Amino acid sequence: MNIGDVAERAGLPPKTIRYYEDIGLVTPHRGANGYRAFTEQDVHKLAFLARARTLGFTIEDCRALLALYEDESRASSEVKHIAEEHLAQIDEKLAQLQQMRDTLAHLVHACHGDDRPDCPILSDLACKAS
Amino acid sequence: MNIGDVAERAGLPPKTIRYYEDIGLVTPHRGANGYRAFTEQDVHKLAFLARARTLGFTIEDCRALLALYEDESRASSEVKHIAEEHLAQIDEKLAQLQQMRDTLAHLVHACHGDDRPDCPILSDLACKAS
DNA sequence: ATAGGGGTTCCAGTCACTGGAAGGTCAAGG
DNA sequence: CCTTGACCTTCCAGTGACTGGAACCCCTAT
Repeated sequence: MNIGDVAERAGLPPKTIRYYEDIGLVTPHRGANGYRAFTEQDVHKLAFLARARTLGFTIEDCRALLALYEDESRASSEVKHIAEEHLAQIDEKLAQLQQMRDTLAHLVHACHGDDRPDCPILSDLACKAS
Repeated sequence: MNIGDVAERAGLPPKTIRYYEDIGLVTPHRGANGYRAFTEQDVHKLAFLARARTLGFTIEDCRALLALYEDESRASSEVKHIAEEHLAQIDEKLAQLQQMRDTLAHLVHACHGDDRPDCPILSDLACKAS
């Protein structure tokens, strides 16, 4: 299968698939014309990657998960460990983002947003800054 | 004032301050020895930037906010507009992250995480992928 | 023969820094 | 006066995960 069809089926742009080959996540064979020739297994792997990426795993996480996926004798605890670490990072990021959101929402709410120059948002940025 | 002291007072690493000069956010004068010589105003601007960045504004947002901050005849609506757009982006990101978190938490919960190889996390990655 | 829609490589850019090397400057201590 | 160490300078390269574009090749249909 050519890269375009694979891209459609795996839900990844061709550029990204080439990039994944560059960094060794997939290793499709080549046809006589130099085109990449993907197997069903390759497509499956790429779709696996696409799914893992939408869940926010880093490329290196993906590499590890893929290795575990292909290791029939893996321990599920290894997978769980990676996922838990990732979950903890997401939670941390969520908390930070929520904090930012609250502060910003408060400021936006306080700003009347008209033609006059006085603005609580700028005041906050300047005052908290000093 | 030298860059080290400014860094401390503004809460930004020296490297970052040099970078901000590179991209034209601040333009400190230079002493006879070639060192950057920061004024109180520079420090204030840098602290303003630091605060805006912790609120997640992009550098380009910061540039615009700084320009508005220095424009005595600005309309607060302009500031509010930038902040509202940013808030909307944060909300979108929060929703995505929350969605990711829920899915991942569910999977982590479902995985027994022992020595056996069967793992709902990998199953999900593979199945949703097919 | 040609036109189009694939495919290929390689280089550069994104964002906001950050690390490191190589070298100049300054203040304090011996 | 010399040295030491902390500070400053510039410049180059790397981060993560792609993405855009140029220049070129290949395949199919008309």
